[in-house]
Amino acid sequence: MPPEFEGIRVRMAPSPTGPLHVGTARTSLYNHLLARHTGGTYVLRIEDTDRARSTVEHERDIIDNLHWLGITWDEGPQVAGGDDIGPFGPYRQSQRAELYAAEVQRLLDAGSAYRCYCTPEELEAVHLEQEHRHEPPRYSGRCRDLTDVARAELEAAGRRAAIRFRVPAEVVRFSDLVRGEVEFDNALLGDFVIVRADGAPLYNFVVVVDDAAMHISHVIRGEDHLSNTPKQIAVLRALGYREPVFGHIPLILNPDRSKMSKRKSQTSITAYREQGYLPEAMVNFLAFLGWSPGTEEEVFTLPELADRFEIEHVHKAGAVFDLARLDYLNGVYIRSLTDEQLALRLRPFLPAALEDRTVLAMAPLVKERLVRLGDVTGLVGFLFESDATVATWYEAAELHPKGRGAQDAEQALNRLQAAIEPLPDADWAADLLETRAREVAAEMAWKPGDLFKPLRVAITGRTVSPPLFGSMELLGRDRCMARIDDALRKLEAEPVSASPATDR
RNA sequence: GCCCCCAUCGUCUAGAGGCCUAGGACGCCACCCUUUCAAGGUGGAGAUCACCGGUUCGAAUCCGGUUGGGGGCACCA
Repeated sequence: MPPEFEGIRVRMAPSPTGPLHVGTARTSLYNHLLARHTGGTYVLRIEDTDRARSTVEHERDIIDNLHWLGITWDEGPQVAGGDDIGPFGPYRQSQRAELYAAEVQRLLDAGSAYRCYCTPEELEAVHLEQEHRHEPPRYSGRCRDLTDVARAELEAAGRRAAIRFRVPAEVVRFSDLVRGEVEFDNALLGDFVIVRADGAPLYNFVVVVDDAAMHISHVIRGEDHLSNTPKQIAVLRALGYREPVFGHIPLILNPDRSKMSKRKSQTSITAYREQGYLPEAMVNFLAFLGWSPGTEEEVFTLPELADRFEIEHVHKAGAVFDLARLDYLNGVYIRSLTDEQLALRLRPFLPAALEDRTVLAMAPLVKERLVRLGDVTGLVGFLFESDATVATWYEAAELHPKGRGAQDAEQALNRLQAAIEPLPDADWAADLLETRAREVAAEMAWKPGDLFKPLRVAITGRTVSPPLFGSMELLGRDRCMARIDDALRKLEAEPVSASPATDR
């Protein structure tokens, strides 16, 4: 089947040596967008050749989070343990050993690869020497042209061989989708190892074999792979494969403009997910790290992105991961949710004991105040914490109305209490409560805000809260009255010396 | 050290030779709205387009160099 009849085939090749990384997610997203935009095929391949560092937990995390982001693929490993999906499986490198062995043999037979008996210690010594002489660190070529006799001796001595690729000394040029014409002089490269002495095939070899076997037409990956490309082109030529189109997208950066790392930034998608970032916001944000539609629009759903995405419009320079901007976008997406949708998304962040109807009722109160879903507990903690706990959240002085003292606070609470206490449960609603409270304010000739403050602190335990009367409606009559009593008691216990000016 | 890549407000970016006295967004500041906080509205500060030299009637846009930054140089991926 000639590749030209298959359309664009792209792949994502995560390595399960850690949880899904922000950079991997973005690369994955760009590949997905390219496939969807062009009606091509998207392949997921798990690069688990590093058996020491790969774990099933990480693979699980990667796949779960890709799903969470809404990134779908057409071919890939079967997650639930059944068969792989697609005609070019298996899609885990750990299951493709046979192919690798066959291709290594072809390279060996053609003289494009050879056995190397140098030990890691010997190699290390050479590198040190090269460093001293300010020479580029590369393989010396000691085993490059071993005679059969020499080889036999080394093997008799019990030496295990790694297999090195014989790099042709030539200039390699390719046209990069985002960077244009790029050229490297492979004469500067040393012969690199493609199969370790323990028999494990290595990255720069297996990617090439798999990309060819899976008919990958476009290799879109991070810029950190740019310098691997000439090596891979050399291997692919030796194997007689068709050359894919390469595209190296810019890196995502730490605030100091170095490559985004765990050390300096939050890099795992799971961590953002757990804080309550929406996948829609994350996808939108990630897409704009290195790309823009060329217009001033900036809020896009995944299908809209796929519709607009052009790989040619991807930037060359790296982009700093700006958390403030992610926060903003997350707020935009949260506000665009209906109350029902928001309640559903909030559910996992709230105590199970909280009733669904309460969660739904609180949605409009918190919607425009949430940056992350996880912030909800800080906003409505007063609803599910006990009256006693809430009372510990504030000092008596915080009950004082602006510019006033304890006596005023007490008076305010007493009058408010008298005004709302007679309300039956059936009338315990935000609008009525507000009407009563405003009447009290008018009677006392206070600004409403000054009067509401002690009440807010008494009810929610904080000086900053969701809308007061809606909060009271949610809390219910009995608990509100109890909390006003608690506040009054706190005022009584307060040392008289407390100054009215301390409440700012 | 060697190789490669990159360079527009603090950040993400628009910009494909004249539409640019460089536009938008985030962030920041002020004001308005307002029961707090948000959200929203209005306005503002913020970039001699890294620098130097070409090409051109004309350059943020093209070319060269410099500087700065980044990435890569494994029996990791």
